[in-house]
Amino acid sequence: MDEVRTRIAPSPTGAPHIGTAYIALHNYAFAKSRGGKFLLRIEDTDRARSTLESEAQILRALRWMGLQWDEGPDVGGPHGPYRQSERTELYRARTQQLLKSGHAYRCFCTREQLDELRALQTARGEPPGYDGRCRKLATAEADGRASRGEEFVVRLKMPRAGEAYKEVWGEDVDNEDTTLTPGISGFFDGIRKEKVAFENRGVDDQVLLKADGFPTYHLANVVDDHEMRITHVMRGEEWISSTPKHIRLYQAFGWTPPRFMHLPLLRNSDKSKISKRKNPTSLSWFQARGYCRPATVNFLALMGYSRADGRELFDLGELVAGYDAARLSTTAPIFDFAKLDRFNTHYLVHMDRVAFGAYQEDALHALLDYLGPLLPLVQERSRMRTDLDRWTSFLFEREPRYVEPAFRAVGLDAELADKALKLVAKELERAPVIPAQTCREILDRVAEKLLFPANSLYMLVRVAVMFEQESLPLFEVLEFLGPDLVGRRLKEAAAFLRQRAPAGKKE
RNA sequence: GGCCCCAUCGUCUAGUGGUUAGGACAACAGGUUUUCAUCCUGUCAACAGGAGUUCGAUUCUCCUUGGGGUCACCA
Repeated sequence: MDEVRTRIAPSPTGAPHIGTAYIALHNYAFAKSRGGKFLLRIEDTDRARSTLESEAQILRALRWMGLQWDEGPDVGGPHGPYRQSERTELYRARTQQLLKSGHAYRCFCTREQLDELRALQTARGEPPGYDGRCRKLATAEADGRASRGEEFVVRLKMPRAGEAYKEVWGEDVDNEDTTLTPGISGFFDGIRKEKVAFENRGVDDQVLLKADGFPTYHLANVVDDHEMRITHVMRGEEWISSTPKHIRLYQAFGWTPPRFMHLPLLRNSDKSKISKRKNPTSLSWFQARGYCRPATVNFLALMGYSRADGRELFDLGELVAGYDAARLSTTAPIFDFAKLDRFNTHYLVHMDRVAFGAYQEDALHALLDYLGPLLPLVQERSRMRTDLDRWTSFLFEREPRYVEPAFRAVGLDAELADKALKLVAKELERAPVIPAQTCREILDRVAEKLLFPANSLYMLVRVAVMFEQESLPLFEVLEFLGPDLVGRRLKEAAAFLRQRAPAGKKE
């Protein structure tokens, strides 16, 4: 049998995500348990959001997990480059190939036209989706418009409703039925152990090549997985609904698709897909908070997976040794900090002295690294080394520890404070990023509008975010936390005040 | 809303037609520890609902309900 090859393909658009680590862990364990290769590929085709800094952080975080890739941007390999931004020529050539074979076409629709179309469809209660109007364009006309410099994207021709075509179910498993079914496409999911079928009419013509010449995820991912000889794609179940497009692409190229396995998504405690708005998701945060490697790996390995022998405590090597993809579950697990904390306690208490020393050192480095721009502000108010914790502990508090006196000191009655917090939250929501200076302007504006003394509003927000009157400079901290976390704290504070407001005032 | 995925204690899960439905975390109650933590013992706690298949359904089928994902020139 062919060598098993899996990959993790993070997009370097932010902090290393806990979900990436989770998916990576399974890909690694699966490949290694079968004596195969595990690769790392950087999917940086989003020019606007990808950064080298994020890429470096992600690699560092995955290495911290103990994962080692056989091929990747930093270690090289026979199928490189492993950074998609360095493979653009390849995608362009592949796009030409599809254009020539008639599997793809140029689309000259502007964003405005597409927005209009979507608005119209929504208004009419139709499902939104590209209507394929440029599909009818004659090749000669399209070539002409393109050579005249008109901007265009390239779209994949999906089979139309009822149109008969050769169905592809992905790798044939256990003699799965592969008969032709006109109008239906689908794939075999290795975790659900079932065919997942879609009607063609619900799948529109996906963009493959953007106007900037960069490929979309769909194209790059298919081309690279094929070029890099990936045999098994283990990814989040958020990808299930676009898999028919991917299958269609493999088919258009005449390639055999890899085996797909869609892992259940990690969830917030309200069961929504895990997000930084509701949960810490940055691996850097976990390290800085002091979660040790074995606990993190062990706990993550228990999400959606269990061992046949029922053991819950095991290390990465043991996970790999006995890994069985058939034991992956289909239900999405809620990320439970209480259990993670328990695991951390267990590993910390039981590790030997040398390891404990190394852990402390590692965690301190991670903390200092995580603090970054906040560190000088801590230094300004440092009398002792341990003051570090005093000023930064609020960052690692998962639940706010509000106390009434701190709010009372603000000098505003609860009702007004509640109103102010909500207004600030709303204003902040409009800004995708909030530099310190902008924060100040926003707060000043709100204060003026509500006829509040600016200082009172500052203190109110300060306590809402950092719990205490004595704390780091407000605006820098707001910038550091970002709109998601700040918004969350403001709402939590408002809820706290509402709950504490004198009952029976009116109603 | 269309399409798709999912459904066992509060949480993570075992279970693949016959079990007192098992374990772990949390919670609670004890014990060990001069105290605290660790550690140990115990208690509470679940098959979403309804049909069907079957001698027998947590397990198989269908429906309902609930939850989630996805419908971008982001991945």
